[in-house]
Amino acid sequence: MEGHRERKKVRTRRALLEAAVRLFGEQGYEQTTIAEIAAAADVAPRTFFAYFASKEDVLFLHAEDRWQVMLDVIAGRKPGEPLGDLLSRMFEALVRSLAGDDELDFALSPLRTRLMFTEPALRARGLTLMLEGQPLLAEALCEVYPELDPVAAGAAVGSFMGALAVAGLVAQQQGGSNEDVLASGRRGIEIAVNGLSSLDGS
Amino acid sequence: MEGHRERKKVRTRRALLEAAVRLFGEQGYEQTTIAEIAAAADVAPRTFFAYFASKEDVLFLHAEDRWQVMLDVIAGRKPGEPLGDLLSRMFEALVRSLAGDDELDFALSPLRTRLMFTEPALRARGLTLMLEGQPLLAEALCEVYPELDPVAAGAAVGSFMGALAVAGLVAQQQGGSNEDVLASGRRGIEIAVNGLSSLDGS
DNA sequence: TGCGAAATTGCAACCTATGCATAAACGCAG
DNA sequence: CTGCGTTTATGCATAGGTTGCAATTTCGCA
Repeated sequence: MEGHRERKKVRTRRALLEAAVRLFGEQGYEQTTIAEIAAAADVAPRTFFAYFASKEDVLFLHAEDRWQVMLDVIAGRKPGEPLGDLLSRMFEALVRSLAGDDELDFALSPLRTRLMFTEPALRARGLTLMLEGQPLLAEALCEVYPELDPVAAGAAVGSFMGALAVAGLVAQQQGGSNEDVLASGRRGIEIAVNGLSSLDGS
Repeated sequence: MEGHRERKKVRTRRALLEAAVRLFGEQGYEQTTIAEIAAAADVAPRTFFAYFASKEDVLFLHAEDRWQVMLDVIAGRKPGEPLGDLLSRMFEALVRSLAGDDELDFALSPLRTRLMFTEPALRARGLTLMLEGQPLLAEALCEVYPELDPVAAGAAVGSFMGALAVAGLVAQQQGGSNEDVLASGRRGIEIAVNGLSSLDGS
């Protein structure tokens, strides 16, 4: 990791990232071209693709890390811990990990969230990442809950994430603050855990 | 709707659709270019965009119809019908509507499903449509279940759709047939309705 | 038959993305 | 400190999706 070479790579990556984040925030995602980002980072346009596979990738750098955080929580299931408790813990760990990033990542997160609500391309990408990670969580669940078959585990993960996402989405569409969205996500989780039938008599 | 002009438009649209479906099936989605589709339909490449906003759009023609089917079921809630029953009916109505299309649409549906599992661009588009429709369902649910607030309705819809989708996805990844995927989707629904906590003691 | 609207088309341009070859930068051994 | 091999950066060319604009054709209707 030391060596002039490695440090320069890190610096270039960061320069591209900072330039992209700044320009996306200033003038929007679609309006910002790869050429502009490269110019702002003082590299050739072609070089951008040596660091990021696509324009969208800039905003979804740490997706795998997020999944890893969740996988770790699942792997650390406490003996006899109910599924709902484990998944709630998983969500809280995810929120914590989002808040614990360094400054640049920290700036990235709200920007990404904001752009995902407005830029179709980014929403699509985010959804894809979200879907593709869920079978991994399901597999991990099967490991620690031997009584679960893969389909049931998938349903559990999907129900959990879906409730979380759409509850948050609705809250956001109603003009809620970030805290409102978060709180709504928690409510969604609760509903998924208790089951939709629990909504009937309330 | 009569008139030479209108009939020709319909015929051209259909020619483009048939050409696209055939070529997508024969040589894959990415490998098929707009130019090829237009050539097969005997129109200029530029004309393609007079009928479809994008290449992906060819495969997602009736998305709004599907949502309408589901909205209709929700609007027709039977007095006192539990939420879970209603949503299950909604799912079955959706499956029926997919099977009840004319031949071309009928050919479209399995192709779209297959391609959505292999072509990232199409998966992304399908997910976007799926997400965007869910607040509509949630809103409709609020109408017929006055005790539901918007966030709870969103959570219900998200939990339902998420469980359905991921259970089906897992089944598909395990090499299941279309019937297996469908059956797994139903199981996912059941799990969402009963709640994740119901999975603990089973 | 001829006018006006709508559809089709060709053309140019922009952007993302990729492959390939070359040049530059770098670390290391001699 | 100097040359060598490897990485890294870059330039060039190209493919393909998408849009805007203007010209042209087609069609309905008076």
